Amino acid sequence: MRGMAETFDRFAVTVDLVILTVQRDTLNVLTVTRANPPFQGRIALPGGFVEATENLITAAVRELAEETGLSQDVGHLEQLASYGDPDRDPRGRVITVAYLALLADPPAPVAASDAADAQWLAVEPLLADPSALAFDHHRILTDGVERARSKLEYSSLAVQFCPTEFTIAALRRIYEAVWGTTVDPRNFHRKVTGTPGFVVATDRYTDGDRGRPARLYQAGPASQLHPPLLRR
Amino acid sequence: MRGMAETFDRFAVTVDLVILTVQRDTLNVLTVTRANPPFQGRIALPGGFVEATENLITAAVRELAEETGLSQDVGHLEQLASYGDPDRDPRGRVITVAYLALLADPPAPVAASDAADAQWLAVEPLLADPSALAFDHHRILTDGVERARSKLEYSSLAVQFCPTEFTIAALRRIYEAVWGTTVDPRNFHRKVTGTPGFVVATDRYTDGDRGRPARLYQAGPASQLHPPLLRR
DNA sequence: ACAAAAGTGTTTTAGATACACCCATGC
DNA sequence: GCATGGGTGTATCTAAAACACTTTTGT
Repeated sequence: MRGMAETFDRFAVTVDLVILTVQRDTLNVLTVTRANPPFQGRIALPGGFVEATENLITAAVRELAEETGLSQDVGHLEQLASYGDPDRDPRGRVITVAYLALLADPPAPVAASDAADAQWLAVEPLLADPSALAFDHHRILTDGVERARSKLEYSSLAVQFCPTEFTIAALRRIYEAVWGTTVDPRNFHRKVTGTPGFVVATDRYTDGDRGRPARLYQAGPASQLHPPLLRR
Repeated sequence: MRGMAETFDRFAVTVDLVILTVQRDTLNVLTVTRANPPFQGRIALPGGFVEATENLITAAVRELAEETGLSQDVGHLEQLASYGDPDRDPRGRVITVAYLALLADPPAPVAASDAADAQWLAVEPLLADPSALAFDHHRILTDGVERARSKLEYSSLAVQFCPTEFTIAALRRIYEAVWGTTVDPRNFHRKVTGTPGFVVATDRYTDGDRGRPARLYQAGPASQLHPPLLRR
């Protein structure tokens, strides 16, 4: 580093990902089983080292692609927080920048270079067991889930969990799965369709499997919700 | 780093601080004039390198103390976000973890080791001029101010800008200074005193300088506001 | 016909807004 | 007295909550 005496320490920097999806009305997170020490054989959040000339967000996009085969354009990706306790990694001083990703149609996960195996796991049991994940990943997961839960209240982020076309009931099941609550279907329907730009109606309907066919909607241009949709 | 091949790059890591206060009904931020290159003579946010065995939050507390002489217990300190563009520092690759601090009674700032001068500046002109601050500090300041503005809505954080005892009108002027709006004094008074745990009344009053003396309050135990106090 | 899910209408209630008005001080 | 800011009462409006009810399909 020219023009600068070595009066500072240097750190390894990683990105870790909290990748959430909703499958069968359950909030799931992508985990990997660690192939190498430390924590060999334990499950952890996917992640990896940031390269020398790489943006933080670029590193997150790259890791997301390596783990899922998906590009940045699919779903949502935002920075969550950074974690840098001196003893958080037994190999030495590692700072990690955590990112939160929300995906609609999760592909079968691909085992990446440093992961023996990758799998979707239900969030709830992982939150209930602080030692289920390696490193400080339980705390990172906790923060990521709380961020997702609170963002559903005042943004239209929930549509990121849905495919291109979806029903209002499917969107409601997203809220119920992420929040772990029930939401009144009638009031939810009016709230969502009555908020300008949240969803836009198509002229298509579901093939009724049971009951009356539901109209299909797409994500609208609005990103903030006014007024918010608060959990109980 | 034992047991680990050098397959990763290392980065300098800094903490930068967005230290906000309200003086004379204006939102102010603490800035330093840089004593050394790069950006020598330009103003910037205070900050410094994280040490080898130091927590991120510990580094932020240390820098806050160096710049203001204040301890962590005074006011509020929270992580804001991390910034790591490869070219954000001309000296080389530096990742910074930004923290947001809110202070009540700002001391005269102390010039720290790497700062020729430290001073409180009004936030508004700095936000309006993207090149006013060195590095990517304009973006960090923008993010910090927006975080503070939005947190006033759903938390009781505004009391962190007030001394131990304060009037409801003083608290209202905090909201007006941070948001840059006006708030109806009558409705604000009832909203604040009617939210359990937001503020607790004392039996003391201001010496009337003009008008009727105002009751003095202290910060209450509540941290979240239900329902929120939304800006217009 | 019946069950099931979609979608609408209506009543009730909570909270925000607007503003008239009274209170307690300095001058 | 008057000006100034603190504080209360009240009417109105907006939106959320609760839930009865109608619509449209499969079986």
